[in-house]
Amino acid sequence: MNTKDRILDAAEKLFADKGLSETSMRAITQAADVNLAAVNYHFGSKEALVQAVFMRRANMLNTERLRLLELAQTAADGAPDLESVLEAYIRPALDMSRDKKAARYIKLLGRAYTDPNSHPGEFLPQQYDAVLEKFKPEFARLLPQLDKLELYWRLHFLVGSLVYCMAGTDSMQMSSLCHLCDPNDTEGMIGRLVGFVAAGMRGPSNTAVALDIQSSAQIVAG
Amino acid sequence: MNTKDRILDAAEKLFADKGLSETSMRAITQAADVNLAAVNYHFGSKEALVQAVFMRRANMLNTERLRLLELAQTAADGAPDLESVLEAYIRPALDMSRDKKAARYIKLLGRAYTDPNSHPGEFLPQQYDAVLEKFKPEFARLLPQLDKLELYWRLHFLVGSLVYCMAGTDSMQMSSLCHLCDPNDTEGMIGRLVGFVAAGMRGPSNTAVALDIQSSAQIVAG
DNA sequence: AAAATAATCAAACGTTCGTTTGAAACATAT
DNA sequence: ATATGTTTCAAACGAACGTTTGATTATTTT
Repeated sequence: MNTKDRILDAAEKLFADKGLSETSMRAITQAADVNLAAVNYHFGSKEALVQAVFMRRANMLNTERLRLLELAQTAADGAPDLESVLEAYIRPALDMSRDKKAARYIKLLGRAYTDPNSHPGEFLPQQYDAVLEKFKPEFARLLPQLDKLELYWRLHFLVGSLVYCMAGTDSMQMSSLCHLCDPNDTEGMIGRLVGFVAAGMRGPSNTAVALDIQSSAQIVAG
Repeated sequence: MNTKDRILDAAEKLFADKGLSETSMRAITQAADVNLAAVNYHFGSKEALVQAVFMRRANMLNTERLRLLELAQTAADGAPDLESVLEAYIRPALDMSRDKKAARYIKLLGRAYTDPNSHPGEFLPQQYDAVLEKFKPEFARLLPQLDKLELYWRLHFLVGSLVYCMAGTDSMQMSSLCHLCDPNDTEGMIGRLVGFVAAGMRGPSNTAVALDIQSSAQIVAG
């Protein structure tokens, strides 16, 4: 295996496990069993290496999502049901967790959504938005009762729970909930997440908030 | 305002904006307008400061959650509906976003769920689990058709979408979805999230996955 | 007022960081 | 085989990091 790929693998693993800033060039090159200067020689800088780590697998996830979407569309004569569309979006991300190496990218990507330091340029968001754009028409067709605003909020919530699952074991094992839930049961996780989100998206629009309380903000701020 | 609080405020803001490792002692003390040595004098170390930042507001959020839960319980003669219980869990976190200073803690906490480096000891998880334990009986009562495993998975999904909203503006503005959604519309966000999650939790149990496809894992790994 | 405790300060400590250097080793092409 | 380009290597660079020091200034106690 060549130097470039060994560096990418080591960096991907360390970035996912420890974080970007917490991973030093020395740790990377030592794990990859290459010389310290190799990163700067092959990639230019640490920041460029971060980009390269993301770029390497960025296409995989999104092309697989689009493949599954098309597959669902043709299988249902252009009108797939909500569960199939959701699965096309969700499955590739969680399926990649099975492959040991790809799993690290998923973890890293899940983290990148909430970590402001993980954003490697502006290319990735554009790419992921482009995919979501292809899914929007299907959601609009399947959920005509939702106005755009309501739909977009629910897509945020979908992304939220998915990202949480992608970031994975760490965050979930932090909670006692995990004593029962097995984060390695990918198929179960996909099925349950698809079911949950499908029900959430089909739910009634704009339900009024029930609790009549003094604003928590003031209490909490005081 | 005394030195200790000025440091806590500055650290909280910088931690939330830039991250833990990316925030230096010099940046903190400069923002707080105190001497560099003040952090070590008052807190002992940077790590101890991180803990102090979390500890300062950890109680607020959870006591407010329990207050709203009890409020919902008494208002409904011990049998609040699902929306009220969910609101009791969700509202305090998002309400705190209104207070400028507390908002930074929420952002920080949202990040801590996915960032392995943000975990400040083992105290916080215990505390947050303790709160969730008080909510579990209500969920079990309101959703008797769900077995424990299914319920816990759905609680994970709830936490996922909530944490995503808490981590806030950064992650959501990364997406084009945000052109319509206003992350500052706290009340709208609470209402929509409660509605979404309520529908998701009430959904049918263990829906089978629909797409009959070749495993994405292999394709993606290849 | 004197003594004692607490807090602030400028300066420096030793480490680790990302990056650069120039020579050595390797590969390829003529 | 010689020349050319590519990759690896040990060593060092300056900068930034968290922390410590010891003197100086405030505050409290007696």
